[in-house]
Amino acid sequence: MTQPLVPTGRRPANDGPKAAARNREALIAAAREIFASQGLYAPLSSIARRAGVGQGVLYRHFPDRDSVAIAVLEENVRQVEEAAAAEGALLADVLGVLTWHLTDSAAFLGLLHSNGAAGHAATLAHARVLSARVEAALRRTLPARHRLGGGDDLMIAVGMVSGATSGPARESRERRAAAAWRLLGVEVGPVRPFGGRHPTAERG
Amino acid sequence: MTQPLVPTGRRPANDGPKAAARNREALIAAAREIFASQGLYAPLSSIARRAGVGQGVLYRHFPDRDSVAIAVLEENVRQVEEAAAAEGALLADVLGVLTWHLTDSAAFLGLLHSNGAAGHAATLAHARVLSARVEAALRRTLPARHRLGGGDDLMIAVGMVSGATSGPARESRERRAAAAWRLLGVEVGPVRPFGGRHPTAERG
Amino acid sequence: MTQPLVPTGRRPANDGPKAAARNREALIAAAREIFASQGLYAPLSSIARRAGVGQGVLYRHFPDRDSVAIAVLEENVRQVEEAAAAEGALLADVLGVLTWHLTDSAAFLGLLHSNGAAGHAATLAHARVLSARVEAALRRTLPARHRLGGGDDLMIAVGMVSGATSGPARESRERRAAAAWRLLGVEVGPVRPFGGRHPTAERG
Amino acid sequence: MTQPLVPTGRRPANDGPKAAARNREALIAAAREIFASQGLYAPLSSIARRAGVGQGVLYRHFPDRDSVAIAVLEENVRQVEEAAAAEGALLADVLGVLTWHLTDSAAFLGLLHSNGAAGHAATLAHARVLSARVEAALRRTLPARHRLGGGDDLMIAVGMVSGATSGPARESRERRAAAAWRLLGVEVGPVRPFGGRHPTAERG
DNA sequence: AATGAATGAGGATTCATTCAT
DNA sequence: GATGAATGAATCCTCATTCAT
Repeated sequence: MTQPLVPTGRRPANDGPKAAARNREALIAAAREIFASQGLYAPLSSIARRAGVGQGVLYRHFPDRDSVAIAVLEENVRQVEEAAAAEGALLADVLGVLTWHLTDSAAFLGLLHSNGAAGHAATLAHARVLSARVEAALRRTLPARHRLGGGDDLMIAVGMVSGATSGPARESRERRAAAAWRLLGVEVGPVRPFGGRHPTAERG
Repeated sequence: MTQPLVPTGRRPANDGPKAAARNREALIAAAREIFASQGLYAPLSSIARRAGVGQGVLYRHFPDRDSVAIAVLEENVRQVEEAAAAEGALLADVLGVLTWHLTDSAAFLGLLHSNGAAGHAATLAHARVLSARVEAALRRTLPARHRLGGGDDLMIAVGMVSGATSGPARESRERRAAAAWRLLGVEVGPVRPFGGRHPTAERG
Repeated sequence: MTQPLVPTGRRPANDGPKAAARNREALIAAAREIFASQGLYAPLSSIARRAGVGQGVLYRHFPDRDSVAIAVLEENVRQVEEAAAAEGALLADVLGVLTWHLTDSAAFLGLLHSNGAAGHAATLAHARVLSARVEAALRRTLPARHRLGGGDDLMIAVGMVSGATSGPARESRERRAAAAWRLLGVEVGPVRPFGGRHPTAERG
Repeated sequence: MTQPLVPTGRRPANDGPKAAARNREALIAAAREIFASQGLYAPLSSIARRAGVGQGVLYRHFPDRDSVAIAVLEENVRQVEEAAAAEGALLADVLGVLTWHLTDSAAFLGLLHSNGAAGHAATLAHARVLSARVEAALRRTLPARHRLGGGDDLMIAVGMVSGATSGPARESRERRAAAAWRLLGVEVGPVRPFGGRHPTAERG
């Protein structure tokens, strides 16, 4: 009933439906940056603002905060899968890509559901799926009888490296990740996103 | 805690200064439980409510959210120090106590300042001090030429175990912590709080 | 409802001007159902969705919420008029048709402008016209010296029956309407929409 | 409208807990006026503003919109009960008080749950209780073999009078209510709130 | 010293309305 | 003519913080 009292007349450009895909990408990119710099609980409005879209667009694409976070993770997971699917991929290479994202989004794999209660069941389920996809991707290139091959060791190790990159410390995240894999006795290739972009490419 | 919104005329007894220390303890205990069950960003009012005190009391003892979190951690660190100071303490014993707290408060060492911007400088500094105290305690019992003895390896390992206990997973936190130490090739004693209380004592 | 947010390239067929009339009908029918089930303040978008048309179409046909509501009422009133114009129509028959709509849209005659301020003047005027048309239709068949014949009694009685069908109660709307007319000492014919459709025909 | 007489420093005066009861009354009074003038869906913020309190106070006293509406009705019902409990009360007197409130809050008894779906179950239940209380109060003074004594006739009649007072019409609400009772063949005493205040006393 | 009500800024969320395609 | 994405003001609601009692 109560609509804009002032039909201002001037509206920003409406690029039409074509903008949908572009906006979605922009929102995910903005979310990645905002989450990295301000944490997972930054105002959603700041994400919309950074993406250059209205509040409503964010809600149209992502019904809640979890959806946004999941969308960011989804992209990371996709890159890991692509790395694993690449011709002649070795475990070390895939771990390099994974590690890149862990240092970028360490906040996530662990934080997303750091508590039991708060997480929606649906989000938790989605997170498990993503986790399983990462595990499947890694196992594609995991040599037989690898020391992380048994039980949950593989994903526990991933969690460990993630943990090593969090929190306040003297060393950089990258160094700590490297040290962590070394302590686990696992060799890691170059730490970078998949696609050959320069390692510092998408840092906020 | 449904008090009458409309005053009834009675007031709770004022137990005098004695109550202050008791309230502080109650607040920390409440905070530990609330943080564990609802996450670090639970309403401060819920902590006061769980502690059975008014809002004002919380502010009297702790000026902000970080102070509350630090106070909880402080207790954990103290127990680790006590374990390390005990007659004939072995690294494994101290790690057991530390691990107990990691599984209880995994949310902390990592989460507290998972992001750079949000953390007050003072809190960050305080966290570093706590971290250094843990490191010092561990080194007291660290055998010469231990594989974690060099550089930052010791605290990176602690972060790794912390990371292993976070997030959604099939295994229990305790099992994951055990697996993590095993992957690091480090022996750990019984996982329990210092003081001999039963391991399941203070679980919420 | 789950259309692709990201355009697929296909567009629904444009059925040409023929579609306009069909869409209008669909919108009114959808509005009737939505208003009945969700109340008069349901999101307009839900009406468009239920009608299976885009948001824009709704605005093409109805500039605002009131227009939609008026259009629904308009149909009801038309049926009452038709009933009154029918060969050999008796008051009881016309009241039956009217009552049918009151039980279906009790929300309306009363609610539409239950408050003074909110209603646009134009809507209020339109409502008065509709009300007058109902009164005129009823008077066509009103016997001389009928007990409701004087002053505003006739329309007050209509309002009363409408009121009897609103709100939470043990009895069904139909029964309450019947009881209301009985208390008013007025005989009512079969309660059904005009046109001989079965009384339960268009219930949602 | 307690204005901050002393804008000392940064915040408006905090009158302390003593204000609780006063605020609750002010909120109910404000809600009565706002609901009457703007309808049941007026912004809750406008109620808080009119009551001269912050947003939070409204939410402290009433968790949602329904609670506010119920609180207003509650007061009306209480007056009807008091009227019925008065020494030597006659049905006509009680109906007079009831009718006063119907003309004031016609929006309610009917509107509150004009739709099925939207209403919370709890609100619906509460409304039924209020309705039952009104019925019980009326029956206290209902003469044996009164024409409204059977079945649901009594409350249906109340609903009818409520309906007569709603909507756009030439006559005033009071006149319409009087006409409605007359059509029902029921005698009504002076239409006024209970307590002997002048009939125009609390009109907004 | 404690209580818990009040404040009110901020952030979440909805939805009427516009408009490129 | 139709579609449905985008806009953004308005409203809802929470909760950190203050302060009279």
